[in-house]
Amino acid sequence: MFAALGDPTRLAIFDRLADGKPRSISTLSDDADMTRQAVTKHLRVLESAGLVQNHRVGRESQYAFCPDQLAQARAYLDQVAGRWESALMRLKTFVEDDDS
Amino acid sequence: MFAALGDPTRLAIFDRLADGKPRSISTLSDDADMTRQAVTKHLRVLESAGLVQNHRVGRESQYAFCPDQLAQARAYLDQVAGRWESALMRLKTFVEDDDS
DNA sequence: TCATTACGCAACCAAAAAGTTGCATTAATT
DNA sequence: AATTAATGCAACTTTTTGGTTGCGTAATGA
Repeated sequence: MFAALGDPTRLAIFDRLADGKPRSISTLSDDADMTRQAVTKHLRVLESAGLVQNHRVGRESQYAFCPDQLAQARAYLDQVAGRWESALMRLKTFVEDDDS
Repeated sequence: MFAALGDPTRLAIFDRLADGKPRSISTLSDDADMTRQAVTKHLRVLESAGLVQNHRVGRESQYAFCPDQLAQARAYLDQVAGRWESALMRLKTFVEDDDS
C-alpha cells in the first residue's frame, strides 16, 4: 500500500481521483507526460493495492477512488504514533521518578 | 516518504524503532536476514525521508525514530480523506435535491 | 600493543520497476 | 459498412532498487 503510493505518478493519480469522480484511462493519460500504457500499469498497481476501483462502462474503463485501504493506512500510522507517544510517556515518568 | 515505507524491510525497521529506543546498526542487523550493509542502506533511505534520525556515539551509530514526517503523512491522508468526504456530501446533496 | 568490534565506501550483480512500441480487439459514430 | 476512439496484450529496453562482497578505518578492550 505504501509502495503503491510511493511512486510520484501514482500518488498524483490517486490524489486526482480523491474528488470522487471516476475517470477513464485516456482522460487520466491526457495530462500525464507519459504513454497511456504506462498510466494503465500504474492504475493496475493502485487497483491491486485496493486504493482504486475499476469498472468498465461501454468501451472505456473508469477508475474511481476507493477509501477502504486509505482508512487502514491511517489506522496504522495512528497506531505507530500511539506507540511512540506512550513510549514518551514512560520516559517522562521515568525521568520524574528519577528526579524525586 | 511513502516510498520509504513501501519496502517491507524498511517498514519493519521503522516499526521496530517506534518504541523510541535508539538502536545501533549491528543491533538492527542481528535479526534481519540480510547483511549489515543492506540494513545500512535501508536506514539511510529512512533517514533521508526524515523518518529516522542518526547520531554517532563512540564507534556505533544509533538510529532513532523521528515523528515529524509521520505526522505529516497522517496530515496528508487526513486531507485526502477530507476531500473524499466532502465530495460524498456534495453528491448526497445533489441526489437529495434531485429527489425533491 | 594487538585483536576485535562497529562501521564506511565502492564496485558489482540480479531482479524488479517504469516506460515504450506494435498490434489486436471492442465499442461508438457517421 | 467503414472509420475512429478506448482499450488490452505482449515483447522489449532502460533505470532503479535491493542486496552482496571486499577492503579500509576508527573506536574498544584485553
